Amino acid sequence: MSRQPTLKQLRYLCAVAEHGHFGHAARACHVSQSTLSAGILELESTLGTPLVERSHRQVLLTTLGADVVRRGRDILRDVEDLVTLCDAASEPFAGKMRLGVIPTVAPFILPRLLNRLREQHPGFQLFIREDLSQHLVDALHHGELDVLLLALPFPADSVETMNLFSDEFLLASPPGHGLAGNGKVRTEQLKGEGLLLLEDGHCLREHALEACKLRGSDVSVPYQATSLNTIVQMVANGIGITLLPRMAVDAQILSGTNVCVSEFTGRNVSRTIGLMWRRKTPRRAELRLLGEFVQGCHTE
Amino acid sequence: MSRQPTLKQLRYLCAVAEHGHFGHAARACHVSQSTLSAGILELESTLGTPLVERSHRQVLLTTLGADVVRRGRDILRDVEDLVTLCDAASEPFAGKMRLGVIPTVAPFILPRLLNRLREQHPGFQLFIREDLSQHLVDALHHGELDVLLLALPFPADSVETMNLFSDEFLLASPPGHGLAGNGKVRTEQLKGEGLLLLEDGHCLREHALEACKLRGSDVSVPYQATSLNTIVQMVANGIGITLLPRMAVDAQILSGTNVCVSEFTGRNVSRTIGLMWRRKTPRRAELRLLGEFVQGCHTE
DNA sequence: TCCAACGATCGCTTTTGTCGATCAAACTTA
DNA sequence: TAAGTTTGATCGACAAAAGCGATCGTTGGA
Repeated sequence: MSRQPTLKQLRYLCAVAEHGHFGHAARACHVSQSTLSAGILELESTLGTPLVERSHRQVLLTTLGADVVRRGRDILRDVEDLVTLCDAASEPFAGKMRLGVIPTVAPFILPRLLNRLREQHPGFQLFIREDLSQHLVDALHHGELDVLLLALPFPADSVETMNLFSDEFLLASPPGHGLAGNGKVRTEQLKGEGLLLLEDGHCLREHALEACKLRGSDVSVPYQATSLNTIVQMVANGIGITLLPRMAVDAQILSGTNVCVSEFTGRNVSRTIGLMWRRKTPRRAELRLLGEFVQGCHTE
Repeated sequence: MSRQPTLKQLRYLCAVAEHGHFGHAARACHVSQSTLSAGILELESTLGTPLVERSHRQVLLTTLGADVVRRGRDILRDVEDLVTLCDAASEPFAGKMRLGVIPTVAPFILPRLLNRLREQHPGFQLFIREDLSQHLVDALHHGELDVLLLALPFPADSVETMNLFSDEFLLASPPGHGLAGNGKVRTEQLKGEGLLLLEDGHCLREHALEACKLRGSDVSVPYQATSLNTIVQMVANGIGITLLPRMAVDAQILSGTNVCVSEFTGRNVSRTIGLMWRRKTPRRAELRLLGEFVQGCHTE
């Protein structure tokens, strides 16, 4: 296999095309005339064809040379673009980022988050994937995602996490229910009450159980409940009670229903929302900034 | 100004992206692992941003790194294309060529020439410009054209010419004219006959006069005759007589008219058709082949 | 006929590229 | 827990190249 032309040689050739004069082209490239001359010669040797027609009054391009210059200019511009891209991307919130979010968080924080990002960092492109925690962690490890927004803790190797805020669990019950509307509730009262939770795989299920010191046998799993909205509809229809994260209630998940909510008393009954990224990511600084940004979206 | 990335570095990066492993990528690039590693490192330094996330089980690309790979692949492909272009163009009749032709030759030889070229050298792109000899010579010197097909001799510096064939002048006269239809004619008989020729600037005018040993004062210049077809119409209408190159007559320029043609006797009354190119053109061999090709078109 | 302009070439120095060997970190295995 | 593997980074030495100033050869012009 023969040698490939180099970008430097293409730059030399384009300079010659522009100036029509080896000496001037050399000055424009900040090299000596001999260097540029040798570069052009080597390029011609590499391509196996003359590109420049040397005469003493003027330097003309071969037909083919003109074609090479045309393509060469495009190539050099593409390389410039590539450098520019990297320059722009090296500052935070300026490039692309792929974020994975769990379904029990996404609908309640993404609208505000994306709006604010668009306002404050217009150059930032955030791609979203919504999936179960385990799928997100797998994707993170495969390099398909850069960062996850999920409920912690969640077991994963070779990652770092950043706790953002605590998200309290509230009890949601139909109006006539014994636990409804009586001020604060203790978690012990939930036993035997037919608690409705999301199907297996949703971390909210495990986190809610753990926060309330319950076991799976205390829960009646509803048929194919894949979203909190479905569960709310079931509660509104008197099928049972459930635990809702405060961010869902704050995001008006109960609007249009008559479902009652009660806070828990005593212990801290909540899950923790945080970010997770690969331990070796080169964007840790930027990711921490993103974490602070999400915090700002939640508290304000 | 900072350093620019090199094609080699982009190749290394793309190989790493493909293999997900420095060692395998190095083998694919036929370099040692240390060389490839250093290349990637330098590219990252040049671009001022990490592109590859190194862990011991797998090598992942940064989001930005994936973008760079995507653009890098395009750039490398463009360079490959450029090389391919030159490879294809280095063999004769395979690239582009710009040919200038004078108006008194173009209509009579180009149809056949272009047809045969298209048949026998499908990859050959011949661009045509039709203009007066002097304009063509200027364009040749400016590098706008690669070769001219014209009547020789024509004064020009720093050029080489190649005679292709001789093109006889024939006398064209209206049916009732005294010189018409009487076999061969002598050039001396033309004096005072009101010879119609193209306007000034057409070399056919000078060549015809010279071939017949006439002077400009022997000719009545018709009003705005810019093509031989116009002249033929004037002859057909009895306005005068003219000299036509045989190639025009052979190309049926007289079809549909009642104009008579006579050959000249005695001396050689003709012009010479040939090619002209810049003395320093790098395509001389190909141009000579083109000349032979044109000869073939004319004689067969 | 000499001169000026221009690109090619030469000899030399500096820089860069490359390699093998080795290091350091992180998993794996015993 | 400790040795062993794997992997990318680093080091030292050498070779290749890139680059420069000086000079040459050619070509037009004065």
